[in-house]
Amino acid sequence: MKTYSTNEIYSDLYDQLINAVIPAGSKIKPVELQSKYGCSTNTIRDTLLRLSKIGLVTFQMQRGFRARETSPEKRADIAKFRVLLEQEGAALSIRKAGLDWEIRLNSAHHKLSHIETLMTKQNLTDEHLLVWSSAEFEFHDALISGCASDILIETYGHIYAQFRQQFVAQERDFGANYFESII
Amino acid sequence: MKTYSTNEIYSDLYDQLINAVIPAGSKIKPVELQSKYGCSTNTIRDTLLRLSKIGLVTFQMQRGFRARETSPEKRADIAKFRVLLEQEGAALSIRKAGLDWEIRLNSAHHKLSHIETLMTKQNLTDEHLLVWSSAEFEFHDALISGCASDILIETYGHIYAQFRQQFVAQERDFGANYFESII
DNA sequence: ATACATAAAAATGTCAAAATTTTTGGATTT
DNA sequence: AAATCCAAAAATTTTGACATTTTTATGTAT
Repeated sequence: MKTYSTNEIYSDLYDQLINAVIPAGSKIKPVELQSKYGCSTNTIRDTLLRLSKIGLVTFQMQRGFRARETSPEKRADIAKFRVLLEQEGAALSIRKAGLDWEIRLNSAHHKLSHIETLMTKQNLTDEHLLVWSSAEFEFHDALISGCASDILIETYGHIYAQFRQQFVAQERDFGANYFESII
Repeated sequence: MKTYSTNEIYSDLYDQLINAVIPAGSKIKPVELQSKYGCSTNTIRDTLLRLSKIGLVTFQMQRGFRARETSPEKRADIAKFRVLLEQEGAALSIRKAGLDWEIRLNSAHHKLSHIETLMTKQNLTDEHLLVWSSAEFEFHDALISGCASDILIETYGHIYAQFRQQFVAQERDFGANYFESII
C-alpha cells in the first residue's frame, strides 16, 4: 500500500478538489481520509487548513471543512473576478515587461484563440475541454507573468484554482454558457 | 493570569500583526507564544495557519511562520492592488446597489474627504492617522458593500488587512508619501 | 582568516489519546 | 404533525509526548 508524504497528501487533495473528485460543497472529514493516507487526523486537518488558504476548502470553527460551494451565481462571480485580475495583470505587463513577455504571450494567445474558435463552431466534447483548459492556463499564466505584482500573481493563483474547481464541477453547463456569461 | 480561548488567541494575534506589535517580516515561534496564551504549541500552529489564509502570516513547510514581509515595493504593490479592488467594487455597487447604499457611501465619503483635506493642510499627528484610518475603513467598507460579489469582498478583506499591516509598519513614511504613491 | 564538516540545540511536524462540541435520532409534549 | 428535549454517537479540537528537520555553535582543515 502506497504511503504518502505530507506534501503528497496536499497535492492529492488539491487535485481531487480541482477535478471535483471531492465535489464542491461536500463535507470533508479528516477521519475518513486518515486511513487512505495513513496518517493522523491532525495531519489531515493541518493540510486542509493550508488548502483553505487558496480557497478550495472552507473552514468554520467547530464545524470542520467543506469543499467550497458552487452555484450559478458563484461561478459567474468568480469568472468575472478572474477576468478583472487578468485585465490588470495584462495592463501592467504591457507597461512593465519586455519583448520576451510579448513573444511568449503572442504564441500562447494564438494557440488559445484557435481552440476557442473551434469550440464556438462545433459541439463540445471532453477532448475539447481538456485541450482548451490547458491552453487557457498557459495563456493566462503568460499574460500576467510580466506584471511585476506579487500580490496580484498570488491572488490570481488562488482565484484560478477556485475557478477550475467550480468550472469542472459544472463542466457541461460551463461549456455551453461560458462565453456569454462572462461578458 | 488571563486565560485565552482559541478565538481570543486568533484576535489577539490578528491585532498584533495589524498594529505591527509583531513586526512585519519577523519570525513567529509557537514555543514563545505558548506560555503567554497558556495552550499547546499545536493550538498556536493551528491559529497561525488560519492567519496565513488572510496573508498576515506566511508559512513554509519545515520553516515555520513569519509576519508577512514589507518593503517599499511591496507597500506600493499592495496599495495599488487594493485600489484596483475598490474601483471594481465601486463600479459594481453603482450598477447593482440601491439608494441605501448611495446614502451610506455619501456620508462615509464626506467624512473621509473632510479628514483628508485637513491632513494635506496640516502636519500629520498620530491622532490624525487614527481618525483617518477608522474613517477610511468605514468609507471603503461602504464603497464595496453593494457590489454583490462575495469573492471580491472576501479578497478585499484579506488585502485590507495586509495593507494595514504594511502601512502601520511604516507609518511615518506612509503618512508622508501615501497620496502621491498610489496615483 | 575562510570554508567545510560535525555535533549540539532549537524549532518544527506528527501522532494517538483525551476533552470538548456538534450532530443525530428517538421519545415526549404541545 | 410540529416542536422540544434528551441521550448517544460522531466529529472536532486540544494536548503532551515523540520524531524529524533545520539552525546554531564548535572544531578542523585548507
